[in-house]
Amino acid sequence: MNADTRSAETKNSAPSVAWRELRDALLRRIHDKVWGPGDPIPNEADLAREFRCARTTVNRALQDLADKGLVTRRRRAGTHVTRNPATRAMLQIPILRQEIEAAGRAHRHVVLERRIEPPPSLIRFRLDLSEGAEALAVTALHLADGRPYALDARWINLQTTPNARGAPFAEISPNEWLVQNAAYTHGELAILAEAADARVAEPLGAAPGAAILALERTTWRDQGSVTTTRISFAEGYRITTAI
Amino acid sequence: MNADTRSAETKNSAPSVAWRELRDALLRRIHDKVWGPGDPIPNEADLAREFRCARTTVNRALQDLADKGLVTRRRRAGTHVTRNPATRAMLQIPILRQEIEAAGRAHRHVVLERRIEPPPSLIRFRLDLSEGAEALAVTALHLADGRPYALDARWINLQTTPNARGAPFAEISPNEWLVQNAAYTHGELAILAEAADARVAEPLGAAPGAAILALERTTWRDQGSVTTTRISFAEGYRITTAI
DNA sequence: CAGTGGTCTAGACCACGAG
DNA sequence: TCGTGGTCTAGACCACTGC
Repeated sequence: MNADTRSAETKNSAPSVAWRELRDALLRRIHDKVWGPGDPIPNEADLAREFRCARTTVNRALQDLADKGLVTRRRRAGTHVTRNPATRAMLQIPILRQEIEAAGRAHRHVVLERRIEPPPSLIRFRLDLSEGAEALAVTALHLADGRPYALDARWINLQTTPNARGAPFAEISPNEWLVQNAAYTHGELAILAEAADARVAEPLGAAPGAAILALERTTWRDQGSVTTTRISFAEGYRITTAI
Repeated sequence: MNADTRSAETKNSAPSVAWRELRDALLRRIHDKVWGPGDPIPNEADLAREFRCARTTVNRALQDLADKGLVTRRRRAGTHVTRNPATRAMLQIPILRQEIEAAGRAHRHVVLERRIEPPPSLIRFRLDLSEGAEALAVTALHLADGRPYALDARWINLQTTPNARGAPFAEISPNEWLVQNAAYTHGELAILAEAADARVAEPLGAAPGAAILALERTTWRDQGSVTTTRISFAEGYRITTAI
């Protein structure tokens, strides 16, 4: 991108990075319906000529728009403005201790239960365990400034993570211990609302039947399952993010 | 990246793209604790020499790991393995019609309420409206195969989106109309659990007090607010994603 | 101040897939 | 089949920031 174009873009408080300026310029054309929904966008070579920059720079700008779902790119077919772009939000789910401390509150956790036994069939299925295999069940309550914050009810696969057997969960929460000692390669995450039953309501200090936000997460290291957990948050908890 | 390295990487079913192969190779070293939590990673130039590829390729691989939160990069300080990586999940929230139809179900929506009036102070604050300014309130129920799916209770800023006044919401849902006619530049998203009150429970066919998953979203076009909405889903709804 | 990552370029080859 | 985006390279300049 040449100097003239750059300064012109910079006037509009655009970041002084060519590919971002270009992305914002293209974005403006989409917003202003210069290129309407479903319309094709000029190819990279043409845009590079128009904006007097390298094709690589155009590629980077368009890739960014494609990552955000605003344009759709296919070889040979070219780039088109997406008709009904979905909202995309990046959720960041830190370990509970860091989330609490980042809010300026004191974190503490208490292990409510810890036993080794064959898990119920639902958990056995989730962890892909053979019948009769034992797993480690740990339930921990996390507190912020002494008040219940979240309940972590978890099963750990002892075949893939045998070290969990002797892990000092009284000192380091299962949530944090696993992040540090059992990195995963992939997994699944679900967000849901549940009516608090006694096992959840009591430790969280909520009324039975209260609406509780919960996260279910199952993680895998290559072919073997690591852990499956359900984190139930205290009433009023919200997950928020910028979009 | 030279041919020898590439074929060696490809054996492990790695994608046949140099920067992905490199990323996976680096990731393997992190998982295997060759570079432990907090440790520094060699600089880009050194890695480029070791893997016999251009520094640009190394940069791309490391950028990807940084985007995923697995490494932290700072000029001069270099690249380090993140100590407690947060889980990052990309949520994709399509318009309700597409979400329902993608599940192979028939979509229909019904407008339950539509009026223009000064909004309550909470909404007025969210939309940054002056006192006494009017806004458009629309409530629509979305159905999948005839069964309640989600309730969209929304306020639209008529100053920034005057066209909404005459929009044919009976034919195209407010959810979809806004995506097509009022693109936003930024906004906020919240995920929460709510106990269903009568206004939500009745149309959704849920028992009063049932635990309901809800999304709150407020969007802006440059400096002006566009709309704020709360989408309450039928009981049992889950947001799921791969991590 | 000096080393690191961030960015940009010009050119090249190639995989994909729409026509 | 052949235009398009995807990727890679070698080299360069620069912004940032820890030392």
